[in-house]
Amino acid sequence: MNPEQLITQRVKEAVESLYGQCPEDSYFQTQATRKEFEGDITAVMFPLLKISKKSPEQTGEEIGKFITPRCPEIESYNIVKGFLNIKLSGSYWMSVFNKISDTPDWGQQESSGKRVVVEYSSPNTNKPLHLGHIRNNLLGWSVAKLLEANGHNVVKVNLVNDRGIHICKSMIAWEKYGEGETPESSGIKGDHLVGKYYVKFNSALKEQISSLITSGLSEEEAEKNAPLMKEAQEMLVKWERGDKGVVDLWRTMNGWVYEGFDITYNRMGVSFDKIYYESQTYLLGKKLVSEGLDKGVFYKKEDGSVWCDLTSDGLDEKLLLRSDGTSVYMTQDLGTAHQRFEEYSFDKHIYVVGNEQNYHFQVLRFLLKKLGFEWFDSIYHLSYGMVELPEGKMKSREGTVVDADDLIENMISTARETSMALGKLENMENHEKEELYAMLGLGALKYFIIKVDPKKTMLFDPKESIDFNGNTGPFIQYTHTRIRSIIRKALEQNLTQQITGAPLNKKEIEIVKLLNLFPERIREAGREHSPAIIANYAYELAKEFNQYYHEVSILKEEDISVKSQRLVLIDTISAVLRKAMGILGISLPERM
RNA sequence: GGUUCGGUAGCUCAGUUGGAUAGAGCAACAGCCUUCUAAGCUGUGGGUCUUGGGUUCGAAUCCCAACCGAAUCACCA
Repeated sequence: MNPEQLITQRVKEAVESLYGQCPEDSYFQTQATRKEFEGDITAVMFPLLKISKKSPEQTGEEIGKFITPRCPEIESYNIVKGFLNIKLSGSYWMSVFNKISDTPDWGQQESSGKRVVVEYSSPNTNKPLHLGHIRNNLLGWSVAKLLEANGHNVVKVNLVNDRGIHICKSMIAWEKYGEGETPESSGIKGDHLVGKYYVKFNSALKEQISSLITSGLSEEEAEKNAPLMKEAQEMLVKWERGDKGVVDLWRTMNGWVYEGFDITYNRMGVSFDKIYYESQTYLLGKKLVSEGLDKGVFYKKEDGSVWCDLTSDGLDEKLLLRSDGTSVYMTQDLGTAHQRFEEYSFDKHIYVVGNEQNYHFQVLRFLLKKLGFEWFDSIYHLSYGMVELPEGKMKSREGTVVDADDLIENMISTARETSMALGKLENMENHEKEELYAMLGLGALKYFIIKVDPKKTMLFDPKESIDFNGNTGPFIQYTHTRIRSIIRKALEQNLTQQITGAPLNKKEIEIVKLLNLFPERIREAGREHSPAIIANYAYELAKEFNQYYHEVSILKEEDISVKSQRLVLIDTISAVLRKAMGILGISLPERM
């Protein structure tokens, strides 16, 4: 039982006994006592006044007087206004500390037996990953880890958008201007090479359009009639027909992209249990649409296109099949959702997708519901906000996109420079140093992105974000390393780690309280699908440790029983930090 | 215009089921390395929680309205 539950229980007994009533749970409110006041847990008296029919102070006094002698865990109480502050005994906190340090993998929840599918990343194969994808990937990965910490059985999947007009654009440009260039021949990473031709296509197209406009066409007509655009469309038709030349080129170029993506995924430390390709799923869903037509939940317009009327649900009409019978994005997503359910019979399916698709997922739920799938409610859109730069939004046309690979390399070099300026790590092998710089650079990036509430639009200032002081990943990494260093030295000196029952000081009790909150934070973060809660918790704990570190000595402590016990405490902190940072996907170096 | 989301210190962000005097970091200023790692710690200054109503003993938090900002409302994905 946690401290708040304990106090709630006691106050409840007191109310029953003193006032002869047992009101519902909402009357009993507790919270952690604010630092300015004496005590650990505060019971709020206001809701109870109706029952006690007395002043807040008097009620608090009566309840405090009643429970203190009957409850060995309570040391003392005091009342400020309507708040009954209860101080729990040192031995109570000692028992809490004991329980935490005795529990292996503190914070990990019991197996729920539930299966959760997390879809994230979902890149297009016509250009490299950028900052927005980084937020997606980091969020997806850490949400998956978070759900695992909550005891769920998690399947991470990636749905790669590997077909469509945008891919054809890169292919056309490569055929026309590429002169057989490959990643090997050019030394350019595969995804960047393909992205280069995508850009090339767009600039060439722009020229064609503007010359058509000067020759008298309207903008709309010019866009439609530009030869390059027509070629791309023809290529898409050929691809759908299975034209060998086109399909071969498509395979080759996508292969380059995947090689490039693999490097980036690896660098970010994310992976998938299964990868789906739209080229294999884009025809799914048609069957569901025709079933929907039979059931009468969808309808056909005169031109043959199929729609669903969602106006009674406050939405618009939604297209499901084009007049030529081909499918659209929504058709496919209906199909893949159905396929995934058949495959995994998930209890929950989380889609990590940007908030520009909020409407899409709202519609998807309604459609699944209308089709009669009871699991429609199990799909959850984890919607995250855009990442903006100081100059404003990222726009590929204006070249203001922050490339994922560049950004990662930048973070790592900054870590390298900072470390060298601090003059640490002199007796470390070169490859060890490089490994460490990567951990720190990535740690800074990951923490910076994950600590922000996913649904908020966030600002990423490349200059200021690469800061390793204060509320940052490297701060927590550093804190953890400090602890490991002390533990290492303790081992060298053959010191024992043991809870000896030496009285905990005020700071130590603070730390125990915080450690005790960890499981609740994990559950809360799981409910909210928000690793940001874990990130902020880890910072709070690291900060507490740093203060503690400056307040007391550990290895130099003379009282052996105090020393042994402090070692247990900091070892426990380091275990919790490790667990928390594991959820965030941030590695912790042993030395730095 | 409809829908969804956001607005908290100069900047970036926390803020638990509504609770006590709203918190961190950055930036600024002043201290602390002969010490278990100074990527750290301590202190100072900085707020009409966008605005106006309402509910309540009590509102940054819940409700309504307005204002500002974002996304979306394609036979694109």
